[in-house]
Amino acid sequence: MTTHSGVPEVVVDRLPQYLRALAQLESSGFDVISSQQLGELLQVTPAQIRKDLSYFGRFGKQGRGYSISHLLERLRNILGLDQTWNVAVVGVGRLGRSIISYPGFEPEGFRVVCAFDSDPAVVGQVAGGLTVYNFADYAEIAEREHVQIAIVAVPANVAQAVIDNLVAAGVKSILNYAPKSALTPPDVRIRNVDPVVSLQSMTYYLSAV
Amino acid sequence: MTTHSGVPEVVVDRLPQYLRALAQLESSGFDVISSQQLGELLQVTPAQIRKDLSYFGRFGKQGRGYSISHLLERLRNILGLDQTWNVAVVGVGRLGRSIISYPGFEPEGFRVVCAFDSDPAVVGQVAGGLTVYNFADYAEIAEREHVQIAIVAVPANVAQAVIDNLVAAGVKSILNYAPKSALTPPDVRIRNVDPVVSLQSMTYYLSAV
DNA sequence: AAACGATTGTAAATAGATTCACAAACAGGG
DNA sequence: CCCTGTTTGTGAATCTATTTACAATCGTTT
Ligand SMILES: NC(=O)c1ccc[n+]([C@@H]2O[C@H](COP(=O)([O-])OP(=O)(O)OC[C@H]3O[C@@H](n4cnc5c(N)ncnc54)[C@H](O)[C@@H]3O)[C@@H](O)[C@H]2O)c1
Ligand SMILES: NC(=O)c1ccc[n+]([C@@H]2O[C@H](COP(=O)([O-])OP(=O)(O)OC[C@H]3O[C@@H](n4cnc5c(N)ncnc54)[C@H](O)[C@@H]3O)[C@@H](O)[C@H]2O)c1
Repeated sequence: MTTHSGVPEVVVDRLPQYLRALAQLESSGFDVISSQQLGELLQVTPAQIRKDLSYFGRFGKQGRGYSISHLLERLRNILGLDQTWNVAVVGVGRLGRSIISYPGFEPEGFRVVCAFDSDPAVVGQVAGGLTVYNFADYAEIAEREHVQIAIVAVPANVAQAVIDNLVAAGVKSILNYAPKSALTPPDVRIRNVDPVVSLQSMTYYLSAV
Repeated sequence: MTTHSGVPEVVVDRLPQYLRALAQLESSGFDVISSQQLGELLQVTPAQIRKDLSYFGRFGKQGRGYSISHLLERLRNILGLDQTWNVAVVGVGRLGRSIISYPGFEPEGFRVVCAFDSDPAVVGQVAGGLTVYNFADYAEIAEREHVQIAIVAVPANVAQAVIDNLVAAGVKSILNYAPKSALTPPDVRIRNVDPVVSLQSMTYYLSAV
């Protein structure tokens, strides 16, 4: 699928991998890397790395490789990571709370700015420094807080309804933790985080030996 | 990639999606479904569903569709989900604890049977009903407990070392939560659960409008 | 018992992704 | 300043996945 501007989606999905490996290399003191070396590190062919990058420009130097800091800068720019993204968490149960206090988002430019629940016993509580709002007020508050991304952590049986509300309120990117593959319009991008699904495809290879 | 027996990996990765949708349909009281209807539900073409299933056999009836309960049974069998899998959790910090007490694994046949850490302050503690063992004793205890799958929830900087140890101890399937793409031999399957990577590819589409 | 509408399973065609392979470009050394 | 050893960027070739298209089959209706 080439959902946008001619760059295949598989390519975009690999860029964060490159980014992470390069950031690691930079903090280990390396300056330059070849597609060959990066490929070994990530178990990807060098040609694939070069072709992926070629969709966006010419970032390397023949005979040398890529300047790590320069490539990092360009990848961050391409992925839109040279800005901070405001995130709303919907569903402040056990998982929602741990997402709100997960320290891995902020350093990557994702800031959880507000949290929502529908349970009157939870609304008004403070979780991880955030006051929990009523999900009924989502549209208004999300606009005020400039929310661009929603993380869904509600029970599976209400996930579709919650996502429908998010879509109606104009959200274009959703990270869904509920074990439910939800329907969204084509202009809304949804990613599922689901450890059970990952396990279920690995068991195929474990059992079919 | 057709890593095993001629069935493409993309196909195997879609089966758990089918499984989940069918289980949902069954519990809603449906008996039969056509590839057309299932495709609408999952946003997949009917032909893809039929072709995917055809790698494993002929499960449908012309003119009718698929018996949901029969197809569920076959999919569970194909994926190796008609047995219980024993899982070890490595790294009993905040995330490790929440994995141990996550109620979503058991009903799907994944049983967390033991937990490991390297911190002497954590080893010996009880978490979610499990005594935390020293990771140094992994090989011995994992064999005794018949562990088949390991879940890694340690800091990124030790993830590769931990995974090397797991591989040395004979694990063939790893679910990795550490934000690090780790290297494993070709016979060891690893899946990463990484919300940041998911977010980072969605921002491409948000910013590049 | 024949005719009908629905739906599968799959071979062939199309579309898409990856890899190959090499000319062009660069750094370093003689 | 030219030669050597690298490594990029990319068209063309290959490989893989998806979609098309339809004969075969099934239950139902007439
Ligand atoms: N993917 C993962 O890694 C993972 C891990 C754990 C849990 N989960 C899933 O995440 C979801 C939440 O799990 P949990 O353990 O936090 O459950 P939980 O019951 O502790 O929390 C769910 C929260 O959602 C709220 N909620 C319910 N309906 C709502 C609505 N319509 N609008 C807003 N909020 C609503 C509830 O009030 C509750 O606070 C479940 O679907 C669970 O299966 C996924
Ligand atoms: N993918 C996700 O959704 C997600 C969410 C949260 C955290 N994480 C990641 O999961 C990991 C753990 O996060 P956390 O918040 O639980 O951290 P934590 O520090 O609370 O826990 C890490 C645990 O690992 C243990 N450990 C360290 N070295 C070890 C070793 N060599 N062998 C065995 N155990 C060892 C530590 O003693 C500690 O108990 C981190 O890498 C974090 O980035 C991922």
